[in-house]
Amino acid sequence: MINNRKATLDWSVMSSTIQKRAARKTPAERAAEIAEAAREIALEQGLSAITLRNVAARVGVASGLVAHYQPNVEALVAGIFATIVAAETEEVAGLLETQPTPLEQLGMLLETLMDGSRLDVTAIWVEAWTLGRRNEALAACVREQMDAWQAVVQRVVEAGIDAGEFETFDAPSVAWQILGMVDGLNAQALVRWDGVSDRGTHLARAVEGMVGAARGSLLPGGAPPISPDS
Amino acid sequence: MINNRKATLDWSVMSSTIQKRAARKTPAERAAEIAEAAREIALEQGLSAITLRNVAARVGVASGLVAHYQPNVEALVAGIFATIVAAETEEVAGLLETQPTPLEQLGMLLETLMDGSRLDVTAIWVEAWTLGRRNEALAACVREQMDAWQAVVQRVVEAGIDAGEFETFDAPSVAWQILGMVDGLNAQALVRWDGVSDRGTHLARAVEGMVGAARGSLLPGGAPPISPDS
DNA sequence: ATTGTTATTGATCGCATGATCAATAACAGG
DNA sequence: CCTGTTATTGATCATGCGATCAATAACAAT
Repeated sequence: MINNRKATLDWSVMSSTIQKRAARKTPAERAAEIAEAAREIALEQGLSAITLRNVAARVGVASGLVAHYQPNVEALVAGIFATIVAAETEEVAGLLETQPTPLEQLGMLLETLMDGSRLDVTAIWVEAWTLGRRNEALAACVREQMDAWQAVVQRVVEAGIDAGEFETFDAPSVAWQILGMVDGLNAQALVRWDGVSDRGTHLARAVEGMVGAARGSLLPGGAPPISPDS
Repeated sequence: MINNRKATLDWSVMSSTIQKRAARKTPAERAAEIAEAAREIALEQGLSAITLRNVAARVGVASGLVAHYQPNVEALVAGIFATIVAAETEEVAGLLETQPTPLEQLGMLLETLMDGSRLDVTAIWVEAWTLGRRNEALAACVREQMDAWQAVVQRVVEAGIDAGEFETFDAPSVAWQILGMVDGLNAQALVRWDGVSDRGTHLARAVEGMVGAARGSLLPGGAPPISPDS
């Protein structure tokens, strides 16, 4: 317990790559840095890798500082989840506006969500479903973001009904159903992306059946699933 | 470091509800006890609640003993996952043999899987998908059990094709697809079980579209989704 | 130059985890 | 009644976590 003084280093001689102390920044700036670091960690290693020490290390800062900018880690995790997922929702919703008809919008929705380019976000969703059991703030964010997604899909379905392209009542339920299917298939792809050919095509057939659209009207590029002419 | 002898209690006087030492048992017996305790913990609190001390406490045993019966905790978790999920697969597969035709088998499959009575197992699945990222043994079990499930579904689909009830090629992909849809919808119900009415019915319509069965041929009890005569 | 504010540090606490292992005691076979 | 086997204990180690807070130092205002 005696003589635990630290060895003193002459920092003025050290190379410029090592900083003794992080530069002092605006709270807004620092908060943004921390959020960005946490976002990257979540996408690369999962939400549970968001740790005071982990985030601090990536920012290049003491762990206490990260804690200083958040009430607690649970809130940080919940916030980062919302950031990541909301960005995806808005991005895809924007993409849909590109398409003229609801039919083509729904087709693009399925195509975009199933192209495998967003598996990192899928992993976040799956982890959030589990973590939400013990992180109430996160659970609330999950429900909120699910609702946002459902609203986007429901809008497309309703537009299709109005346009006479779809034949179904209960657009809300159909929207939930489509989302659930997409999530499940993507979660599956997380573990096992082989074994299923034409993921998008099969899903399109399923959605057509549910939505009351004609066979092959979604994803016209895909081959009809009946004849074995692969 | 001196005089750390424990206070000695006269256990012969203590009430019978407190045992000084767990009864000595056969390795097979003890291993079974440990497995059962771990299974219960997993179903009640999740796979990540499977802990040396947690399991030991439930069995009424020292934590070291649990460790003694397993190479490491990762293996225990993987094994318990396989136990739980395999039991469900076999149970449902047995149920299907009750039904005479593939159409009715598929209907019962959807009905059984979507009745909400297996949400605890669904939670295990979802957690395993995430935990598999850092537990290679668990990841292997997950893939194995997914294959087992897919084989069950594929068998039904192929039987339906042979019987002329279904019109689709590529039974393996369709089986994967059905599984993914069911998993996704159940995972959704884990967080949010409201908002969707007729989960089973909508799913049935979707599967009909994918499998090429006539509208309403699956789940004949359900109302057709077109006319708003709810 | 002096002062006040506050961003930042780094050490520390309490807790939980998996793993390890010498010591103990229950039981079986002689 | 002994003796060897081994199921079982309980303490210990190293690690990582969130949280807390006095001390420090950088900056702005005076």
